[in-house]
This record gives sequence, structure tokens and C-alpha cells, in this order.
Amino acid sequence: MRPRKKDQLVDTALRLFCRFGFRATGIDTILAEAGVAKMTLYNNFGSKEALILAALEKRNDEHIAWLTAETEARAAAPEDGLLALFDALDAWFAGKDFHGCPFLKASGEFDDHNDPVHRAALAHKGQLLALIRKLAEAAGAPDPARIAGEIYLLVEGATVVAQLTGDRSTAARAKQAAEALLAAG
Amino acid sequence: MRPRKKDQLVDTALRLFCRFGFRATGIDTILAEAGVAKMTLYNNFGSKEALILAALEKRNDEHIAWLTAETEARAAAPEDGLLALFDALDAWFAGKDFHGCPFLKASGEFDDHNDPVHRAALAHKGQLLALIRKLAEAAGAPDPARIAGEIYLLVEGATVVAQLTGDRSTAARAKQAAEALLAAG
DNA sequence: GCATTACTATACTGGACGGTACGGTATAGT
DNA sequence: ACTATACCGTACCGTCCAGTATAGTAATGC
Repeated sequence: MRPRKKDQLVDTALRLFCRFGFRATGIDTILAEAGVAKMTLYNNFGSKEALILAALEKRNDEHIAWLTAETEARAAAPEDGLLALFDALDAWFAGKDFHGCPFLKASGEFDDHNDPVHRAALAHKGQLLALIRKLAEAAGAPDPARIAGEIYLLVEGATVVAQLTGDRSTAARAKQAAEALLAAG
Repeated sequence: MRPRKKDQLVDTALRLFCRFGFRATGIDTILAEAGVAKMTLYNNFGSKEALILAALEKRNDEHIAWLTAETEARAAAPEDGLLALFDALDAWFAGKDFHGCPFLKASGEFDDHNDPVHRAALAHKGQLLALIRKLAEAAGAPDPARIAGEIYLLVEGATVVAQLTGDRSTAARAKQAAEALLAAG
């Protein structure tokens, strides 16, 4: 199997979904941009929803891995991980193709909690929270689960606000708040 | 002028937009639900976008007023306002017709920062931040602007997470974090 | 050599979309 | 009573949508 076109389709779809939204992006646009025939899409995925799910799955893997690596690279010591996470976020927000978190976008467009797309978003956020909890444990926080939950709220808030306002200092402000939370124990 | 049908249209549209999203809600659906003829919509608003804008404007006024009043009612003393805000949020999230913040939904669907809908969302969030700042000043915080910015991130984070997960304890967790932030000064 | 597989192009279906045209009705103010 | 206004229902427009049909090409694998 040579899954060249398939990957191309997923990559293009993901890029357009992130930029214009899921419902607003038609398959014809994706096809034209990817240079792929319509039947190739339907032979590989069967439906637009399946393509969305595939795109989100890939995005989940890549983003969690990137965030993990970037945070680790920016942390001088294991106990700095939680704060370094916000530096990684800052780098993410500063990218010129940043258009908010696609999973938040997806959960907004597919509001029904039983919808597979919403569930995919939920699963991703579960992994994000797990990552934060691991960082909290590595930092030696007295109550890692509690502190992770609080930090997680800051992360989501910063992500939303960065997309909404485009303010470059958003991650730094969230980091400041996180510092205070950590200092308070 | 008897703006009965006009209001009915805005109310119905807002309800459906909140629940199903802006792009996903067709005008025919709104019309059928509101029991209003199509020409009445276009005589009053001129376009779907104008209806969206009208709905968001009404929502902005109502929600800011509600949040202000609810927070005030739940604060025993002026310096409790910032924490009481999270009790108000909790009441909002617990409502059975809660489907997330329509302005965040709108900013996700209309990503372009020049889009009037995105701008409306931005304006609303400016008012929300101003409200938080006023509460921070009333609480006698040493640096009200900074603390308000941090609390604001918690508020947005809690709103997004409440919609995403449906977790009833989200506002309480955010309140806990806010307490720590306030205690840290 | 031959069959399978991956992919292509074009054309089409049925429905939904935002928006318009038009002819008719009910209700108000004067 | 008359007229303006608000509103109605229905039919229609052009466009876009997701998805299907069909026939054909290019490379792969035995």
C-alpha cells in the first residue's frame, strides 16, 4: 500500500479545517487544494465525517507529541515543566498559521456530546490534561491532580483568548498566573 | 412600530445559533421555528449576517447584565465579587440549555479578525474583561488590571471546559484557582 | 502477459442554502 | 372609509453541498 494521496488529503483537510472551520470547508475545496480526485477521497474515507475524524486523529498525535517535546526542550529541570509548557504554548500561538485549537473549534461546531467529532475533541483534551498531570507530578507538586486541573483551565483559557484577540502576550500572562498557582501550592 | 416579530426572530435565531452553531443553522429553520415569513426577516435585517449580529448584540446586553446582577447578588461583601463571579458562572453552566459561550462559538466559526461577527465577539469579551476588572478594583486587589487578566483566563477556560466536558464541577475548580490567585496577591 | 490496485476526469443526483419576486391579507392610524 | 404598514404563503433563482456513477489511465505485483 502506498498511502501517498491519502496523507495528502488528510494534511490538506486539516489545514483548511483549522483555518475556515469544519462545516465551512467543502470537500471540493479540499480536493482542489490537495490535487486529488473525488473518488479517491470516498474510496479511502467513505464520508466527510470520516475525513474529519482522520484529520483530528493525526492532529492529536502530532500536537501532543510536539507539545511534549517542546515543553521538555524548554524546561531546564523536571520541576520547570509546568511553566515551560506555557513557553511552548507561546511558540504555538506565535505561529502565523495559528487559528486556535481545532478541537475546541470542532467541539463548538459539533455540540452534541454523542457526536463522534465531539468525542474526538474530548479524547484529545483528556490526553492534554494527562500530559499536564504528568508535568505536575514531575514538578513534585503536593496535589498534582488538583494543580493540573487548575493549570489546564489556564491553558484552555489562554488558547481561546490567543485565538480571539491575537494578543501575543497571552501565554506570558497565563504563565504568570500559573506561577502564582504553583507558589501557592 | 410594533417590533414583535422582529424580537421573536432574534430570540429564536439566538437560541438555535447557540445550540447548533451559526453556519449550521439555516434561515429556513429559524423562520419555521419562529413562525415568521421569510420576507419579514429580509425586510427587518437584510441578510443572515445582520440577523447574527443583532442576535449577538442582544445576547451581549443580556448576558453582561445578568452576570453583573448575579455576581452582585451572590457577593456578601464588595471584596467577594471576584469569587462570586464563579458562582454565577456555575449557575450559567448548570442551565440545561447551556451550550457554551455563543461568542466563542462565533469567533471559532468566523475566524477572520476583520469579520464583523468576530469583532462583535471581541467587543463582548472586552466588556467581560472590564466587568472583571471592576470587580478586582472593588475587591481592593493590589494590581487590579493584572489580576483581572489572570482571572479572565480562568473564566474563559472554565467556559470552554464546561461546554466541552459537561463537567458540573468546572466552575468550582476555577473558583478554587481564583482563590489561590487572589491569596497570592 | 495479465490482473489487480490506485488513481484520474467528467458528469450527475437530490437536497439545502441564502436571497428575491409577487400577490394577497390583517391591522393599524387618520 | 381609506391608506399605509406589517406580515403572510408560495414559488422561484442560482449556487453550493455531500455523495454516486461510470469509464478510463498508469503503475504494481505475480
